[in-house]
Amino acid sequence: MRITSSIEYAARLMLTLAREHGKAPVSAESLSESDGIPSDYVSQILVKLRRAGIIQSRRGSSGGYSLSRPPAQITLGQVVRAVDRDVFEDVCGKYDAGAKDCRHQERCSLSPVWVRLGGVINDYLESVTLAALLQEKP
Amino acid sequence: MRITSSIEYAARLMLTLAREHGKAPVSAESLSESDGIPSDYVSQILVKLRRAGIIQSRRGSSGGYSLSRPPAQITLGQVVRAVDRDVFEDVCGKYDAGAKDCRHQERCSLSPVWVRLGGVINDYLESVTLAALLQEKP
DNA sequence: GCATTCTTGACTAAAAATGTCAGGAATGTT
DNA sequence: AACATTCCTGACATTTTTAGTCAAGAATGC
Repeated sequence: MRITSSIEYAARLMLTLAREHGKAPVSAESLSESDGIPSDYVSQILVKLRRAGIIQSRRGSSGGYSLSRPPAQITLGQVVRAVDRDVFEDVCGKYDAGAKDCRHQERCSLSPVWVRLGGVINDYLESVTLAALLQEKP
Repeated sequence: MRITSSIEYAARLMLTLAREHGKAPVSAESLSESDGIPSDYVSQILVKLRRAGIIQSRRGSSGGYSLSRPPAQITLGQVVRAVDRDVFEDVCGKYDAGAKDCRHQERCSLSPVWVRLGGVINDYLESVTLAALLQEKP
């Protein structure tokens, strides 16, 4: 249970884009430099963020990436989920004890606890918006 | 960010031992069968739980493992920490931005958020005791 | 037409999780 | 004392995940 590089990177990228919200799109290359992320890796993360619908892209010269909503309407939860699997998607898949790919058959006796933990984590992540983070770190 | 097998296994083991609290020690072999954990793997997890001080072991015939405290005095947090690294021990090590092994130098701008998330997770895990779990799943 | 920039998917490398194994040390029983 | 039982330790192998790289292609603006 830890914060992976992808999560950290995604959060940094979103924060940078939040600062540029309303201005011109930012290129992947520029984001790579300003946020200290390998340039070939940054694209992959940006793709996930775009597919999650929280950023937009524009190709061609003077193209780049920008938020698709105001910073106040994007939560950390949305960012984390864009690049990471669900928190409560655990050893038993999605705790669907009946699922045929469940590695532990009927032994998932603890599911309710993990689901509740996932809820707690999610509630916190949803309570933090990019706008709030910006206020903290302008 | 997910619940690993070790965590799930550790929780199952502790719950089983909680049920046997006050009775004779339970052997690793027996635990392996009752909790559906590979027998060579179960020992490794038990070692970690013992080193964390939440279970005791006794060697020799009729030896085995038992809780070192009543179920009401053992929390899920103690169990999870015994087998897993700290939740807030993330990409930046322990978010000690000055540390020389920090992979991201001064860019750990988000640390406060992750630390707070770690706090939220920890608070929940500390609020759940083995006794409470037993009541839920006797 | 051309440089710029994103898009996609395949690929490699490193790290972590998961599981296996073997030899040794303590304990209780006979 | 001999023996079976059980834990202890550390090394090893396998699989999965994460992290990062690469290359060919497609859209865009000038």
